[in-house]
Amino acid sequence: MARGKIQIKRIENTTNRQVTYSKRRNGLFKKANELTVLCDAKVSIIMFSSTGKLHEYISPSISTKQFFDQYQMTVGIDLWNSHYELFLFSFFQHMQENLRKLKDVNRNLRQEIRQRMGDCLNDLGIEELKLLEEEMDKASKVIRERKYKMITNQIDQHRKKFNNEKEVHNRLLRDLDARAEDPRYGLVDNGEYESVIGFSNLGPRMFALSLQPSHPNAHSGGTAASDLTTYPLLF
Amino acid sequence: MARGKIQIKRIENTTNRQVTYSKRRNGLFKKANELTVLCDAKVSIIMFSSTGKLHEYISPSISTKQFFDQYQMTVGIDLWNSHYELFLFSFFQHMQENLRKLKDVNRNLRQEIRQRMGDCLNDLGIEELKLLEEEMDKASKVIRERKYKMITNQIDQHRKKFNNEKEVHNRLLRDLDARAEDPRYGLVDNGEYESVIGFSNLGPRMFALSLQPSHPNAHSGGTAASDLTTYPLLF
DNA sequence: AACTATTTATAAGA
DNA sequence: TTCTTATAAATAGTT
Repeated sequence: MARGKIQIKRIENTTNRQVTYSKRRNGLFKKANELTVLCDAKVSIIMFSSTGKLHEYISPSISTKQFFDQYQMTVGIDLWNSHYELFLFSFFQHMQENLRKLKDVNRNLRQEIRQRMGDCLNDLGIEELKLLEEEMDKASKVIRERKYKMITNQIDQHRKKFNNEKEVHNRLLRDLDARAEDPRYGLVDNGEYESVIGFSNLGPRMFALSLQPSHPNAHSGGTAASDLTTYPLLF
Repeated sequence: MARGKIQIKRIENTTNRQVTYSKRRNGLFKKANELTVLCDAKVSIIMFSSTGKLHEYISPSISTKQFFDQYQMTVGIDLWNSHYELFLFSFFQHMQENLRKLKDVNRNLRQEIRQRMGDCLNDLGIEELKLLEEEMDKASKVIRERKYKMITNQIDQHRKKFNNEKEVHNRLLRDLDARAEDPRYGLVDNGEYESVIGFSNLGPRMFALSLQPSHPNAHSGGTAASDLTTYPLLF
């Protein structure tokens, strides 16, 4: 990487190879140490040169004790007795057994979901099918009720919002009327004012509603006001 | 090493630390791989991030087991040195990670089943409810169809069986008629014979059907013949 | 080992 | 996460 680019392939010259090994090994260990410090990581590097020489690096932060502490925390067994290997072995087996069981359970759960989605019904007898059908119907009912409840709530909210806006609008109108009758302000045609305000208050809002991308049919007829109240029904 | 020099000390910002860990890990592994190729070396790197995540590199030319065998041969019998521990530790973490993930998946699957049974619907938004409802309806339909198909099959089977029995019965009757008319046998009242055979052929079978423990209502009225044909409908 | 022209890695920002 | 890029760091070839 200096004085010329090199191909990443085995260096045939033995001397060169060993020199490079030595240089790059230092580089690697330096990087490993930086990583340890910068990122609070634990790194272990073991390497053998082509001549079989061993070199290793290990983060100062990790120790034998830490490893066994963690193990102890997990299994709650004193590792520092003469049977630690046996314990390790049984612990691993225990873990693997757990993994296997969990996978089994998962498979069964997936199967059940598939059946509840109408797949893989071949395995079911007629009694099981009957039971499943009943459960599905019961659940469907609950889900439908829940949906309708949510929809009703949304309708209520929208209606309240609308009434609120209407009230604000009316108040504004009254204010304007008052001003128009106030001799300190110039004489203005009330009707015109009203129509302009009405448009700017309701028009854009209606437009925004009708533009909601997931409800392209939300604006299919009716007045602006009725659109506002029926809109939630289209969810 | 870029856009400004940094101090080699723990990066306090968690996000930065993790980004740096990821980048430098890649760098380290790349260097390790180059070293492997250039110098015909064997390198093993095991590292844990500050969050305990495991990453490892091992030269393609060697398996983990070979590597540790070689390591063992080189350093002697002491398997419980830091690197072997680190290796075991990493194995642990792998397993624990797997267990954790499986448990997560498990929880999600159970949650989904509960929702499909009409429980725990509070977490769902209205769109999700709609989707679920649609799926449920679709699945219900499939399940119902499957059920009806099974019922129809059973009816067919029973009907075939019944017709078969009837034929056997009739053949027996014919045989008896033939015998009765055969002068080698004594003269017997045909009608009486018929009724006895009819009873012993059909009666016990009907009784057996009515006794099937899982279908206590299967025999609630009707003649024996009509019972036989309508029976599957009561599943 | 030391040197240094170059390549490579990467910190910060997008 | 991925890309970009200015800059720091690593290093190939040489002494």
